[in-house]
Amino acid sequence: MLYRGGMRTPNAQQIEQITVQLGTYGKIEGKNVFYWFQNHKARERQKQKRNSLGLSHSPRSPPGTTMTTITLETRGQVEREEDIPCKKKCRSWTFEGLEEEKRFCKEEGDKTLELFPLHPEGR
Amino acid sequence: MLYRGGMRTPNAQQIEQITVQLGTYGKIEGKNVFYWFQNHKARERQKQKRNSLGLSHSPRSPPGTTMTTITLETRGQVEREEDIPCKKKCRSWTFEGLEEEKRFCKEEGDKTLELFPLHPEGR
DNA sequence: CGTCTATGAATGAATG
DNA sequence: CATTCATTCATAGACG
Repeated sequence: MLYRGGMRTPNAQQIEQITVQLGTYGKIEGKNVFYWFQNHKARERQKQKRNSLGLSHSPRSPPGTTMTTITLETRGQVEREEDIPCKKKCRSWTFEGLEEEKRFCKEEGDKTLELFPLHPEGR
Repeated sequence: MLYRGGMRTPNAQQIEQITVQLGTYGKIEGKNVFYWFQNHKARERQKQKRNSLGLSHSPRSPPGTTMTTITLETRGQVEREEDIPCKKKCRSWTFEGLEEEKRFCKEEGDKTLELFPLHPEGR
């Protein structure tokens, strides 16, 4: 209900509240509520994405395309590296150059991370 | 192991070192190690926070509470009624036998990462 | 029974 | 460091 009402990422407070409410029906923990929301948002997006991507061209069986082998679509382990529209790509991350890459370093010692070039791909 | 030993935020140097070590088992980059530590520390904290929020006051439903609206079915599994653009195949379910809630998660033999199992109840 | 789907859980990655 | 997103894994239950 709350989800439908627009709640997508409840904060700790809200989660706790919800958890208590649900608690009247059985054992439940905050993490469950947390996961529930996480998963729902994710899957909503996922489904939407998947659906949209299929509206580009022929719905099924690409013309002449060797749609080969990969028929097991269902969440089954097989990953093909090509054609994935927006695959994550790494940063520049080289820890190798840490001898001098530190020039961005702020006063705080342990930043090891955010001192690397920003870059591509926003979700 | 190192984490358990107290290491929480390794510096670039340490990360590099660890990375090399792990490298003998497969491809791995410094950022992976970095993220690993970040995430672990974060989740440890997160969990604690979420779980804590409920320990302050009446953990159970106060007497005569308006347990309001939320209509879930069988206790245990959190399930909301028809909603979200998903749920296309909603079957008609009748209340069948209930079952004691009992979830099981398999234990990864050589993970060394299960240090902060989110699971509270004994498995 | 084997398969498929919905879902909870877990964790890697990335950004603010 | 906190938050959020994406992906993956495991499993229960519906179905043929």
